[in-house]
Amino acid sequence: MHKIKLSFLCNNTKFKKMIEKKYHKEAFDRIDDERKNQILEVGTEEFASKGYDGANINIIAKKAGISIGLMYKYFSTKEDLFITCLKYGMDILVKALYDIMVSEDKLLIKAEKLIRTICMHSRKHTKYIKMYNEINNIKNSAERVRAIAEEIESKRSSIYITSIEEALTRGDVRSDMDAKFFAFFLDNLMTSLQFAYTCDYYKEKFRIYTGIDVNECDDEQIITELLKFIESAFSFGK
Amino acid sequence: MHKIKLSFLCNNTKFKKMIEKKYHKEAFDRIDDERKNQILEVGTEEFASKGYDGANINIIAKKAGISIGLMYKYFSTKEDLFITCLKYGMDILVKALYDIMVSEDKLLIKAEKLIRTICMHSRKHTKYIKMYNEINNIKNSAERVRAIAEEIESKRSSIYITSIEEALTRGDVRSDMDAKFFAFFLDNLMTSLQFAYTCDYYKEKFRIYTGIDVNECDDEQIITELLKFIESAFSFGK
Amino acid sequence: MHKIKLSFLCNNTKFKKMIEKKYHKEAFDRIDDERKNQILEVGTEEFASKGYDGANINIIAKKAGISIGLMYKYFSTKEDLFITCLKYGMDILVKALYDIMVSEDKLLIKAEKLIRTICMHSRKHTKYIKMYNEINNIKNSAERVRAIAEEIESKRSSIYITSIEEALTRGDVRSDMDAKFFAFFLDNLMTSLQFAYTCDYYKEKFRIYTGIDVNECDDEQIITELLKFIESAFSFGK
Amino acid sequence: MHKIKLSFLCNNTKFKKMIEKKYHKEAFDRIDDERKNQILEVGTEEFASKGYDGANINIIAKKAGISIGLMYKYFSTKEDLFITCLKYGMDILVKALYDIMVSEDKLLIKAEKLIRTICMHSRKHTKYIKMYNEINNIKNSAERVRAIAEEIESKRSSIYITSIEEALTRGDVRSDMDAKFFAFFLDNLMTSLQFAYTCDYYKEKFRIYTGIDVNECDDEQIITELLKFIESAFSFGK
DNA sequence: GATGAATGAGGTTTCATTCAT
DNA sequence: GATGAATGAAACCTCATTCAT
Repeated sequence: MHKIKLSFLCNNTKFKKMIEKKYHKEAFDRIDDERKNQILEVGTEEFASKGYDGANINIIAKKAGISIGLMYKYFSTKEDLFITCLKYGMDILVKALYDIMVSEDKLLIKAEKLIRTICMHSRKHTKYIKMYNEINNIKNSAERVRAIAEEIESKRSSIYITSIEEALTRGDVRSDMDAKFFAFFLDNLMTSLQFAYTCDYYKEKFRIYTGIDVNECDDEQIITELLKFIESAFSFGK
Repeated sequence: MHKIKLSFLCNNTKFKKMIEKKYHKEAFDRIDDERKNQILEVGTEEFASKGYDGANINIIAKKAGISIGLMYKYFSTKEDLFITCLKYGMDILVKALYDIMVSEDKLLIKAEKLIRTICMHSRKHTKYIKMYNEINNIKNSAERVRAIAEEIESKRSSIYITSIEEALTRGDVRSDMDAKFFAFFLDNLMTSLQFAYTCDYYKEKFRIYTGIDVNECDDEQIITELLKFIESAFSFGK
Repeated sequence: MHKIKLSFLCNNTKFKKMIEKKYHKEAFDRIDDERKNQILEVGTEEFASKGYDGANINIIAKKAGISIGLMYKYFSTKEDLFITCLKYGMDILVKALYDIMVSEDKLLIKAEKLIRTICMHSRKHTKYIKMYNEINNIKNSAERVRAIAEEIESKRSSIYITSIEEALTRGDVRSDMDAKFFAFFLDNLMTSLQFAYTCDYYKEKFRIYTGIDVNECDDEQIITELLKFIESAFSFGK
Repeated sequence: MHKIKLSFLCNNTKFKKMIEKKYHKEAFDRIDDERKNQILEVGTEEFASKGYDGANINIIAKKAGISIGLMYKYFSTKEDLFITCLKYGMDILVKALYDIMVSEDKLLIKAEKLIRTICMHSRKHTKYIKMYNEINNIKNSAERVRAIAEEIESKRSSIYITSIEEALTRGDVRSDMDAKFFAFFLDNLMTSLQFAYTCDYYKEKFRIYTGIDVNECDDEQIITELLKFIESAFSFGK
């Protein structure tokens, strides 16, 4: 049943149209996927490595092989390009998460898969996570920030919350759990781990706490310890 | 015993000199505390509200009532001012945390006090947290980032780790716990909560997950749920 | 007799070909009047509201319902489009003036009709006047400016000069009058009035001098006073 | 008595403070007159020759011998520099007009002096007049346009209106004259003449009407004819 | 110690014009 | 005839930092 709920979330095009605003112009819809991805990949790379303010649109355009004028035919502002790159990167992870959480596994099995996926994805797609960490640099109206957060976070939160609610129904987790809050805390841990894998400062912070350099370690210990933490939190007194 | 360990950490001046680099010039040491605080408060305010790149040193100097020339007598670069402000703000919270963790309470009692303190502090000192969230905007050598992280994170991590290690020795928490990792996860939750209380995007994210607007809620539910989560994680199978 | 002179001016096609240069390409001649007018009306609207430099040809093309490529099939440059719009708008007024001045009325009767027409036309066709006020923004060779002025001003000047010369012959006005100069001054007053009716700054200037807001007044006082001024100038010591 | 009225207008500093807004920053007040004038002269030259949009602030700064950064310490925007240049140029003419109109001469004597001064000034200070002709290029709020018009036009209008009112009191001009309207028409003629002397298009227009090239003629005929026109307008039926 | 005038590189964004289809 | 994607030069404005006084 939850499968239906979640698949609705990800596939139903009506729903998509309702909540997804576009942060690019019509012209961007018309170009072929190769160029589209090229622009988003290059953009992500620049934003991730130099930060929102440090990134230079002219350089992004050049590296993407298009003129700056054309870039502005696709995106009205630097911020719009940034948000589009961000959504693009986030969607890739969400798809992976969705596949895990929609399975018939028990929540703790899902949790392990989740952590493994987060680790792998963070190593493979460093730049998407770095970009996510740049998100606070959108200084704009409260309204704008709200809309963007809605778009980026609603899918991931639905996936988490739905899975926990299901586990509650099944009796797989402690019964006094508030699914929403636990989903939030779970996400906090996952997100923090992602940053520990990708962002220089948080990498260093992780080393200071654990003594481990994520660039040179294998992931098993990290997975084990985090799983232990989450497992306890979910199962206490059950 | 742990009291000695931690107090060593916070008071021993030799130790301080060893790890604490200065990010300000000599001249800054010589001025009186009032002006010193004025500069750091104003700087923090600007960095917090406009972000690292958006903040303007000339404006900070003006608001602090000193000339820009003098500002550069105190700090060599914008980054140095930023880091000094950051350390100043972080120290204020660390002191509060220290007082809690150095007590004779059991870990779970400490945890509750900790969360309450985090909540209160986040509401009261929004700008210090916002600044912390700007830390990724320091684009500098790996070496520099390492040194800064060391200064900012080592105190807080020591406080967490020492407390958990103590609890382990006393048998107050589950025995298969790795103190360092658990400290890291604990910090992740605390830090995420701080951001949820202060940074626009994370506020919104919190609302999306929990349905609660931190600007208008009372803290008890949040404290209860987070405590439940942490308590389980610490106590599982004990 | 003067009717012949003026009608020659307006209708003789040989004459037209002699002095009227085209500022559009052949292709523009071949399209139907509806599209032709649509382009010129939209262009005028844009130039009038945003100024010469502020107007955007791409937007004009879009609003006129044609592609930018086609626009450049019709006009070689932005300047050519501007001039063509300008001539189009000026012709509309000239036709009205011609009908008045070609009549058998005495000069002072004509003058009153003239002023009334100017007022009505300015209110109705604001954008044509605004465009005329943009004419200085054509920065081009002296030769080009000369040619354009010739096209725009020669008709109106002929109408004025011919009428005054006729009145001189008839003895309807003071005999020491130099028809050309008086025509020039008359035009200055008419043109200034047109600007006072249409251009923001000149509207304001009119208000500062007279205390009257042209947007909210009726025209009779203005007509009366200007007529008084012109009448005296024409009739002194006759 | 009118002398008092007008001198009040020009010299009273309280009055000045009331109506004169500043369009430059404090820093501009502090620099010495030589640099101040250098900037305004160079700025005027650029705006006059290339138009408001065509003028390039970086070039103005370079030609004035200061850095672009410093330019922006003096003026917040291009528009502010433009307006300051404009006021500077207009003040020069107003001073000359003031000296004429404040004299004890009869209005017609003043009129002649006025025209002569306009001619001389237009030849000598072409760029100030050209700038004035660029004034419509200020595309800004209605409020802003209103304030600027007030500053630029109020002095000149007061001078004209006061003089005409005086002449009315003395019985030097026709009694059915509305001083304000006549001042407006008088200014229209003067302004049109200024443009005919300075702006390419209006020079050409003058040539088309009168056959005279202002670059190569002596002024007497122009002065005579215009004086005749104005004299009649003032004196009719007196 | 204290000032603040001065610098100038650099980035976002616009828009007239071209040309392949 | 008609399209509209593509170009890229150029301009306004900001701000970290220096240095003469």
